Amino acid sequence: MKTILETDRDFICDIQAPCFQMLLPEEAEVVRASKTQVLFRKDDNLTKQGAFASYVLFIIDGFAKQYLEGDGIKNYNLRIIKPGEFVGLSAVFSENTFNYSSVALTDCHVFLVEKEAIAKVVKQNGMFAFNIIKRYCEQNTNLLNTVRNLMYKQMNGRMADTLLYLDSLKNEKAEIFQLLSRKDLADFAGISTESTVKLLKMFEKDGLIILNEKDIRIIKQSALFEISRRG
Amino acid sequence: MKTILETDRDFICDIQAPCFQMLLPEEAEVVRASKTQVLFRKDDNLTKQGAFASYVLFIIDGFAKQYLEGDGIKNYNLRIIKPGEFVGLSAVFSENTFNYSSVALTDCHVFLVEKEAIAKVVKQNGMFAFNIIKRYCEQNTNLLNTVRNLMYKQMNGRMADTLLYLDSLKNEKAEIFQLLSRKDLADFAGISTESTVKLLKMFEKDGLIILNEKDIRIIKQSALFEISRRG
DNA sequence: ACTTAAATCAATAAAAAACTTGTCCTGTAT
DNA sequence: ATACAGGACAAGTTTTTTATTGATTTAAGT
Repeated sequence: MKTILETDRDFICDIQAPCFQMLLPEEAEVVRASKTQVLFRKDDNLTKQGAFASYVLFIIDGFAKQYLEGDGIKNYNLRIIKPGEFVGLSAVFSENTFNYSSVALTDCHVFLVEKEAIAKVVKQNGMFAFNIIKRYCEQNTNLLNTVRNLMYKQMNGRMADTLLYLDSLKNEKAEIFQLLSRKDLADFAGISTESTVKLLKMFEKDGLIILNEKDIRIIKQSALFEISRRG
Repeated sequence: MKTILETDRDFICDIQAPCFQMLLPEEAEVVRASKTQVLFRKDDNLTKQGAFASYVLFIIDGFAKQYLEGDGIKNYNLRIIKPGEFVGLSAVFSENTFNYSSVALTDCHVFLVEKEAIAKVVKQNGMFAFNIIKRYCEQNTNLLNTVRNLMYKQMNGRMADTLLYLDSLKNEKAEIFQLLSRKDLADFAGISTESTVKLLKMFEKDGLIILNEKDIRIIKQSALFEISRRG
């Protein structure tokens, strides 16, 4: 019986996600018919760079990080994936494989929706399409900023960016820094772990931030903005 | 240029795998056209229980473990996946989702082949089909044995089984035990980690095995067989 | 050539996981 | 009711992973 109850809750769950509110009943049915729900545990891969992508992931609950895999050790962290966000949207309309990896930072309840279903609903429902496009657009902007950072900024600026970005997530997840190692921060900023440690100490000494175990509290946001701006 | 060379090597690689030797050139082309190669790093998930399965994985190189996810902490390890083996075959003909998880114990070079391609070639090539069926058959046998073990054996018998199974893999991977924790052994035998530790010590005291760090050497195979038989 | 940014290397230190061991509790089968 | 298999808990130990720090290259920019 427990199973039935849970299935019931799933049902309610996908109806509740704001993103799917705008679907007509029959459209919601298309999505529902070709979706499955999976519990990814902490450290499970949600997507693997290069693997076939026949579906899109929609995060109900939990946090993950999205990253690029390089040659061997050098990963680059792209973003934190939050509840209500999609992973693998790029696979729906063009790519046949995931072009990045992602891994659960906490247990994640996730909907997997087959990409044909998403494509179909997008074609039928302009508002839903608009919403999807908006997400693509935001991701584009973020990627452009990322490229800009990598091209034009150096250590200090990049780390300032990283800290400001992660700090902005505290609204949704106050303990966000607890989920990340120094190597994670390094991979966000695109610098070495050792440099990350040194930089953080420096920022602390200059009174810009306070380090408390893994947590980082930002004291002088304006100064970090300035460092970020200067590059 | 490096990329081109590697692609070249991939090309040779899939031709070389014995399993694909029996394909006619045009059949091999079908497979090749809908395959991609991925490097799964140690601890990456190859498959995630419950996720959509649009492809089959073929292990070129490396070792992985396949397991069932339960409620929370209690996983059950089904088998070690070796080079030359498929993962997710069950998805080709019936299931639409993976019904187990698997994770890389070492870095794994893996081919992903879209399941339509496998299905198509199976229909065309009897010998290939025969080979696939044989694999299903072996998996069935193993699963039946697993059920038998769980139903009818207790701790000692299960652990003896586990040790004999893993020891048999030493031909292909002498350091197999180095890749596994006590919890892994426990999850193979379906008992608690603590009981595993105690049992291993007991077996050692009785001169059945020798524990050396993580490695386990079997001294009295016949005795273990007897324990396994008695249950 | 000289300066500077930042990676790499090496050596600890600290924190987290994994492993061990003993004791106790629980449920099933006698 | 009793015995026993085996899990659960607690406490201690060991091993592995992360974090930190300083010293030493590397490499690009001026």
